[in-house]
Amino acid sequence: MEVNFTNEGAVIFTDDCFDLKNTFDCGQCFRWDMDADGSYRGTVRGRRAHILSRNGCAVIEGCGEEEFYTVWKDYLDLDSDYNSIRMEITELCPQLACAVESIDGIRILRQEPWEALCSFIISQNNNIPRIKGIVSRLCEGFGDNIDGVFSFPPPDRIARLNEEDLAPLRSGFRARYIIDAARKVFSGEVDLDGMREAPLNECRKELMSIVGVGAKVAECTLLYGLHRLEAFPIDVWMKKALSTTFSGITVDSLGRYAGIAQQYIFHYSRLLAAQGSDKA
DNA sequence: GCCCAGGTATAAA
DNA sequence: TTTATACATGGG
Repeated sequence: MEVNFTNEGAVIFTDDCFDLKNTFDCGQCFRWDMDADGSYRGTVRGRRAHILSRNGCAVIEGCGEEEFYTVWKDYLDLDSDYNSIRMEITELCPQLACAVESIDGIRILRQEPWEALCSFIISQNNNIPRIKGIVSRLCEGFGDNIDGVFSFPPPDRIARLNEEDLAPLRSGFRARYIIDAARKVFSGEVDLDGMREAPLNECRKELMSIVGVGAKVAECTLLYGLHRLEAFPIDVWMKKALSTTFSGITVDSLGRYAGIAQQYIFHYSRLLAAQGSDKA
């Protein structure tokens, strides 16, 4: 990974495994939007950013060294070598080669745990445009406004609210789930920070004590919010894709990068489904 | 209008 | 333990 800082203040780094669309539009995050020119604007940790792709490099506009090293290097997980990870997944499970090759440049972002938990509660039985709308209204309604940039509202702030207060979000039946999650996180009953190290099964159990958090939301929280890349070895929802497309693969065979493998499997199964419907 | 959204709680088999 | 339904909303 090479990083350069131009005199415009923009940061440029090269990495042959960072595709903006595949990373920001794969359904792992909900506060990034594509511009007409293919660049992405997003809000991370109360900070706006504009990232574009140029000559095989990613450019973070107006980002200086300090900001890069304190925020973006971590958030974009730039210390991880995703090409090695792809290779390891393929070696562990050669049947997945086609899935791994079906999409490139996905990085698993290091989102904040509470934001991930809350976002994936909202995501259930919902579509991405609408999820983004609800998250956006949540931030604008209850986050801090710092020079026009809205932070993601912390759990203690949501914990004090009731369902009626969240009505403007138009989040439907999920409002009570959001409030229950906020109260359990605020009280410490659910210890998100502790989940960086705790055994996965304990984390799962704790997360699923929240009303409206099932297996899927728990795994998404662990993978995207706590960067537990070994999460998602679940039979629960991957079972379908695995049995229809990859018969014989056991979840254990996916190894310590099960969560990332799951991304490839998901993308590939959607790709096959789309091709199937084209023919029909 | 109608179907669906990378789900979950709840009530029956 | 598995299988069916409702759930609030709004995008396509």
